[in-house]
Amino acid sequence: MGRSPISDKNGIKKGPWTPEEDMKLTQYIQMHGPGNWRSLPKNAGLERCGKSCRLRWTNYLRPDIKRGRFSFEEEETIIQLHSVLGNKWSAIAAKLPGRTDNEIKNYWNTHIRKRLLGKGIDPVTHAPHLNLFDLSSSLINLHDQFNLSNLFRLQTLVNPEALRLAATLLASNPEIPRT
DNA sequence: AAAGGATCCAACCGCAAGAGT
DNA sequence: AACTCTTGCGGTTGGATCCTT
Repeated sequence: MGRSPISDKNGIKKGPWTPEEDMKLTQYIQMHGPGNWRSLPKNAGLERCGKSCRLRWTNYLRPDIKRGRFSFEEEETIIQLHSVLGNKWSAIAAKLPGRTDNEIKNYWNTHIRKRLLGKGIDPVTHAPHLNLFDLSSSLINLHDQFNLSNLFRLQTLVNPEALRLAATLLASNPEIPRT
């Protein structure tokens, strides 16, 4: 999985880490601590950039990392925190011991996001996602006097965000003239 | 069994913020 | 104040694996 090994013109290796590289990095950090990432690869005998070493350590090699599937509780925590913090993955990761921001971000994009969409919840705003039918029902309920010709005119708007905005405006401003 | 589309996730990239000079 | 260097973050990519037809 991942990318095929590449070396750039400076001899810096890219792509998947080998077990030997993992071992070198782990042993070096165990002896000296993470310290200066820029000088670490050279000192540890790795042909990697410091950025790559830091990423590998923080997302994969750190001993406190909890691997494996997310529990239901963790998933609920992520959803709750995301509703407050948005895409602040590092802040969310800080509340989930043993989980990395990258892991949470991946899990969000591949599992949770789809689950929320399936439930009709907007994964960005965490608000129920209204479709055209829901919108028409809502508008009719909110405004008894709203007539069908106006409703059909609104439905020609394709952008669901625009439709939701319209519904919000109508709900909060009963004085808006409806011709 | 084979093809190809979908899914998953490790790793990369670009940018911004903070530290040091 | 201005510049450079380093680190950290969020978004995106690439390719292995899984799934469906």
